[in-house]
Amino acid sequence: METAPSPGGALDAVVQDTVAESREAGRAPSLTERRMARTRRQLAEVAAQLFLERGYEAVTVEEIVATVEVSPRTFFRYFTSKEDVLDEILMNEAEAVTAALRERPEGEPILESLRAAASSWVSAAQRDPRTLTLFGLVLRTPVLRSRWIVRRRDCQEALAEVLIQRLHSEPSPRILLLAAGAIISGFATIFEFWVDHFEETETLALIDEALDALVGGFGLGAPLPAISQSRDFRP
Amino acid sequence: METAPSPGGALDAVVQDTVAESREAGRAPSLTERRMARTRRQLAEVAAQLFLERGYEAVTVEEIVATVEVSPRTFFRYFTSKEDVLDEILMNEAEAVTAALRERPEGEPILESLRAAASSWVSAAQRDPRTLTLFGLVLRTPVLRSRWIVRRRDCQEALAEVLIQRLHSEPSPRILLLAAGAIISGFATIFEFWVDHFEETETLALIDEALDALVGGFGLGAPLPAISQSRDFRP
DNA sequence: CTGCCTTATGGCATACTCTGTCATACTGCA
DNA sequence: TGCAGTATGACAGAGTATGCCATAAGGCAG
Repeated sequence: METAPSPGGALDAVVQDTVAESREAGRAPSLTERRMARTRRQLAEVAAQLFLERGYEAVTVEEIVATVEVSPRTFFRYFTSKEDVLDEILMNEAEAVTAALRERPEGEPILESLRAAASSWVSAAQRDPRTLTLFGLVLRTPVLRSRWIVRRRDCQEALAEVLIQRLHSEPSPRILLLAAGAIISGFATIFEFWVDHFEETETLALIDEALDALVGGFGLGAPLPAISQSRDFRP
Repeated sequence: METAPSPGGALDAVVQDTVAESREAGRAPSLTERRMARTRRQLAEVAAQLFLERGYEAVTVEEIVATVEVSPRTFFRYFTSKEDVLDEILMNEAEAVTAALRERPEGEPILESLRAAASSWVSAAQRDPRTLTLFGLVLRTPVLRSRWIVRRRDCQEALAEVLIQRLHSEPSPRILLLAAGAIISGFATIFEFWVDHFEETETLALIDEALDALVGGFGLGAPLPAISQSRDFRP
């Protein structure tokens, strides 16, 4: 086929599922498995390409499969829906921060880990403009945007897991789930800003600012009367 | 028709759009306008009822319109999509906190306003079990759930607006947007927990806990090295 | 190398959501 | 009462998604 040279970006990850099938079994991937992986990758690549060219809604599944020369029925065997064809890309990015976080040394202060993980991911993503462009499309397309936002929720739970493990539930798991939500929400808000404005230095500064606010509270005023004695906080 | 006696809950709000049409013009609602409002309300009610009975996916638009005795085409004139038929309910609940917040006195500390608004809304919702049941369905149905999560994002922006007005941008608007995200994320996380577990007192306690964490930071450890001098924070 | 068996694929039928278009019947208003 | 505006219905059609069966291709044992 060779419809488009593989840019080597986030799209490559779409082959993993199929290849993993035989990797788990300890065998080398067979011809069939490699063909399926190729088909899957081609579908995802062509879809992303066409979406970028003409917009998500304007591209039909039929057009995608015509380029790759498989039947529409096959498309829906690889992907549960049309939106799903971009899902792995979203998933990869959404989990990138969590993954980077897991790789930080165990003893490091958690906030330093967060900052490091976030900025390493920002730098990586900045070097892969295609993915950022794709995210711009995702954020502008209602159906895709809602999927992305849902991923945030998944990411919140994953991050909460990491926090619980790292902090040995010194703050309660419940609070850590809330904290994870706040962190993810912050990163996502910044990310959406970033996709539009595209400036690495400013993005990193925003992340620092967000983490700063997270530690010091958001400066929203005095603590609540009923609980004011539980924290020492000076204006 | 009289398919179901109106429970007087959140569903009543669905008539507002149509009635508002003539209310804006200063006239009493005409026969046509009232009929349209009735149809709209019936569609939303019947849809919610059927969804609760058999699940969202298992109910077709055709079944909904058959009960109300209108054509499928009419359904899509009132609602842009099948999901949309529940949207106003979601919207109402999502905006309830923001609305309650706006009604708090101007001078009150913002966190006290937040707490009061949240708990008044919790009490109100607790007295309307039908809406809570419906939300249970929404959270269990992927398509609806993603819509609900997207509403959260809208709510974040609305809340940020309120915060900016109330605090006269003493923390920067950017930080307030992040803060709003953290608050909404926290409320939403608690809300999802609440829909499953259904206990008013515990929910209120969680809200206090969340707001407490928001003020005092999440206790995640020491501030970041680079920015530690910007806040006075004692462990 | 051959033949069986598993399985990926294609093609067909079908359900369902959603949209455009036009004719019609009804309401609102003069 | 009659005209105009419009809400509705009926129809056609596109697009997404799924079930089913036949087929062809690859994998594997002999």
